[in-house]
Amino acid sequence: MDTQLHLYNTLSGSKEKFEPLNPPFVGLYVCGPTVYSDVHLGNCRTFISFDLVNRYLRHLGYKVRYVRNITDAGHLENDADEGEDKISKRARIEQLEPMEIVQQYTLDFHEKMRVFNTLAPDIEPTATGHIVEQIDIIQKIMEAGLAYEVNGSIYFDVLKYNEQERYGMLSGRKVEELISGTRTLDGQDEKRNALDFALWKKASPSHIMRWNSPWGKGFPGWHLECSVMSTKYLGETFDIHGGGMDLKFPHHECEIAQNHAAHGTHAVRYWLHGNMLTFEGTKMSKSLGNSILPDELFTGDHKLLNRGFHPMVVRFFMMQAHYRSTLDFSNEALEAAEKGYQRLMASLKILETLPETEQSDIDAGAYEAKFYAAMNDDFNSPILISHLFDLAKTINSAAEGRLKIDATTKVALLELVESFVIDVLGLQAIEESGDSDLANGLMNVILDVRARARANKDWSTSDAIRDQLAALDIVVKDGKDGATWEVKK
RNA sequence: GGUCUCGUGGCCGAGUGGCUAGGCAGUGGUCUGCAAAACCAUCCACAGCGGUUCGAAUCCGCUCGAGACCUCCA
Repeated sequence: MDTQLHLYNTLSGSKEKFEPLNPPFVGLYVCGPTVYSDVHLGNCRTFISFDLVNRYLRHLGYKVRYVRNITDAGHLENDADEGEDKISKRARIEQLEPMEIVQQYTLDFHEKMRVFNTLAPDIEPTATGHIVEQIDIIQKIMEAGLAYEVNGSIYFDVLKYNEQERYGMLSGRKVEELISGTRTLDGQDEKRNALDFALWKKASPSHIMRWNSPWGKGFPGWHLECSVMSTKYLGETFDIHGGGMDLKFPHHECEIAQNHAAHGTHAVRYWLHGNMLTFEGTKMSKSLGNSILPDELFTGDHKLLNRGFHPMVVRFFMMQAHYRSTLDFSNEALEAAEKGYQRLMASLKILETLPETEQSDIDAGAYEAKFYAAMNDDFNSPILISHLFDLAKTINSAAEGRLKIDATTKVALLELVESFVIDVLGLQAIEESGDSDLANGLMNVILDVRARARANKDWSTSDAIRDQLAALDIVVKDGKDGATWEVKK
């Protein structure tokens, strides 16, 4: 069996065989959220994508150390000196301590990640918890002669760095082209070059998030924390760094430059980038005003939504697209995903109850090979899911007696489903909502009365029961073994 | 303007030189007192125009269209 994972490395622009630095250990770093407001669905997609990566690496037996940061130090709103820290701006608006904002949205972020059934990172470091380390790396970069101080702020010298190492190696940019494309902004005169980026910014009197440093009171630059925290916990060279496509430039490019300037090495061996969630073809983002919050999606309380969708349906919807492709969001697409998901999960559940026979028409090993082939090809979850639908069809055929399955095959398939659906894709059966013991008991009584009426061919009574329940949004489903019910959404 | 990516059937979305992607919808059927549900089967495609090739949706060129990054962004 081929259990050799290949993944697409942005650095090389091609699929590469994955070989960890120190097997069986794997270091995985993912850029986390800035906790100054609610995470929207687009943000969630990236974390769900890398949850798949994390889960599959673990499934393959790797000992993963998954680090995902919380950006709580705030970023500048723009590149000008007058720029304002997002978190402190929000804090002023809401009349709260900055760390209150951070706490509130961090807790909310954790809750959303839990609802989407993502595994928690092994380490979740915060930028504010690593100010000392950030000051430390700035000093290293200055010692290397690749940063300079102006008025209590420190800037990275991109042109000088570019003489030793190519700045733009990840995103395919050329410094000359970047210079020609740079707009001149007011208040940038501190920098020697427009491409230079801040490692440390002097705090203006009104700036409320501030720390002491050798250069006075200030706060760390936007790209520094990831360089610091990834290498602190995973080593100066580590395996995988992930993040959204929109972080490729300049954020990840700057990370590379900072690490190389400080340590003389390229820290990351495999760069992985997840693609954007779009709405009507356009990137979902807060600034464009087309973002949807997870809660809005669950409840359907949003002008773009016809109704709500369960978090597991949303996760399944995302898993049906490859992580490197954009995924277009729409009511129709979600409804399609919901139906498919319910059908798939229902079939997989039937597997447990299939009667066993002496021989088997089903080859569990063939499914296993296909499942691994799909996931080993750069985490191709859509292909995996298509194979799962094939399996579902096979299970249904067996349930109707058209195919035979023996005990060994059944156990093997149950294990496969457990591994790939539950562990790797992270999908769970949707718990029936609102079906308390009382409701179940009442419905059993009602359906029993209806069954008697039907047995007596008393169609007017049975149909009246059905219609009246329908008026209460309860759908009765007649099956071979009696009727079941569910609450219509 | 620069750099890059992409254009697949009604919708979402894989694939990538010759072999069915898959899901949803549609259509036909099984089941059912009827309906729904469920299950089975099945139609519909590779933006356009050239080129390479025995053969291209897949490679190359051009045209048109869309998007991302270049400013905080997952």
